[in-house]
Amino acid sequence: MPEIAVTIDRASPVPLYHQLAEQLTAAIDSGRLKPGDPFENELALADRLELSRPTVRRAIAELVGRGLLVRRRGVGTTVASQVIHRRDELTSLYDDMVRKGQKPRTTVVSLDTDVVDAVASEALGLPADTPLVSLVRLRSVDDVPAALMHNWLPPQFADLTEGDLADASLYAVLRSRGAHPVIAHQTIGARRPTARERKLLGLAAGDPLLTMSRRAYSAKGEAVEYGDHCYRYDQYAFDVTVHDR
Amino acid sequence: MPEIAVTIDRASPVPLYHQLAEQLTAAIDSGRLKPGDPFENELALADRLELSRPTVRRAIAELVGRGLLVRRRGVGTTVASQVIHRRDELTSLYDDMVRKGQKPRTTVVSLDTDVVDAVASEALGLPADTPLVSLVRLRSVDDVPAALMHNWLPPQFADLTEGDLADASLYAVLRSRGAHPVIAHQTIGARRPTARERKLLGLAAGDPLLTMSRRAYSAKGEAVEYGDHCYRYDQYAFDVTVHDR
DNA sequence: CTCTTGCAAATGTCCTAACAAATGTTGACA
DNA sequence: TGTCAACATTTGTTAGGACATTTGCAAGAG
Repeated sequence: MPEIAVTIDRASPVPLYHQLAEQLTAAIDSGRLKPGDPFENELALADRLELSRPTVRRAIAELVGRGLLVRRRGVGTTVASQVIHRRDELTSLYDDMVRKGQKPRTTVVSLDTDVVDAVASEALGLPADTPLVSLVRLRSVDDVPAALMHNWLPPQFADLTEGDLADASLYAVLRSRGAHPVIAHQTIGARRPTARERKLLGLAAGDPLLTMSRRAYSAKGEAVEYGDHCYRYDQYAFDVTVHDR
Repeated sequence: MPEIAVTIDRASPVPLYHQLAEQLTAAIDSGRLKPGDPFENELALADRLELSRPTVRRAIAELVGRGLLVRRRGVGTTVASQVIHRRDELTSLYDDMVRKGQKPRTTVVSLDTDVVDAVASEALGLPADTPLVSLVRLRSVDDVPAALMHNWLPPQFADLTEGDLADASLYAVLRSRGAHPVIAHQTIGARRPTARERKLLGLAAGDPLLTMSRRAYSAKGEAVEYGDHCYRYDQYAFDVTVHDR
């Protein structure tokens, strides 16, 4: 049983259990702890690091929740197998491209306030005649158009300018103004493009469109954003990891 | 602030925190606690039920994790809005249709053993020349073709017959034979259909295709299934709920 | 040699206790 | 009247202990 080197900084504002969890995660991700390895038991770990058992347990629970560790009563804790090492998450080809170093460019096609849209209002849980902010952006990668994104925001964002959206992502802007989307419901589908979409995205005749509509909510349950996005089928795909209880 | 009636049975083998969590969940689901309602604070709840604060906290944490409650330091805990009441999950229009009482019909188009497919083998983590089971099914709803599903299974399922697949779902069959998929990685995209797909799904010229490929793994990390599915864009869509941490 | 019992080790549950940090409110003071 | 500091409230973190439950293994009984 390998002893993982862990340094705890009690002066840090980061909770001890989280510091521990982070370093244990790193130990597994880096391969210092391999799948199947027995994990140092709670008591020994608490003793060695001079932490209380609840604190150690909480850190371990965090990793168990993410599927990195498996606990069995009476037996011990072991490092889980590799493929399970991902939590439910949804990423897109776009995220992957950014990670790979390609730099997407986003241009604002239109930004209007006081737009009335019954569907969007309904999605945002607002009266149908609420004046909304309508934002249309085009995203390109290496000068190839990849996505056409139409977003609707509640009226408190009526003072947004194109400049605000030049550099930052929409979510970063929303967050900086106190709107924190914490949950989103997305629907992914496909359809034929409209003539306008075909033109903006540079699609050939018969090319399909990948679509995603999203409703994002704050922790308080207030709708923060409604979006209707179209993607070039050859530029985008969605990756989803699903757990089965 | 409504006092929720809770009865705790200390003689039960069910942990106290779980008993409490269950009853609080029921209170919310049944509507006795409505979204936005302030939630009895931890200390009061612990006092009233004669439980320790950690126990109460653990129960509340369970509901917070499921998105039923929202905690804010210095403010209190409130019942989350209705829309948040769902955990990360991925459903499809198909599931919705079943739930609404429509009954889809699945027919086996082909079932072959000893099929060699490099892509599928790679996805299953097997040598490229492994003889796989290739299964193609067509799913219809009200006699309208909706999905064409191509699945590859590892060789231990070579004795599967069409009869096995007549009534049960593929996952039910896999499970009954000891293969328990617990995690799956899915990729959702769109593309133009091939001539064969167009014919089988009854697509018009220019109709797009919604696609989903899936790799499913057992708890031990062994690949259980690889699937390549095509859906009619007007019959299917994927709903995904994403949390942001 | 096999089965059972008992023990040790590990995680699971539950408690008391204290202090820290964030938030909204209230009241004093300019 | 307006502003800011102190305070009460509530959740967040950490500690330390006691006992329960499960599991694997080894020693002893048959």
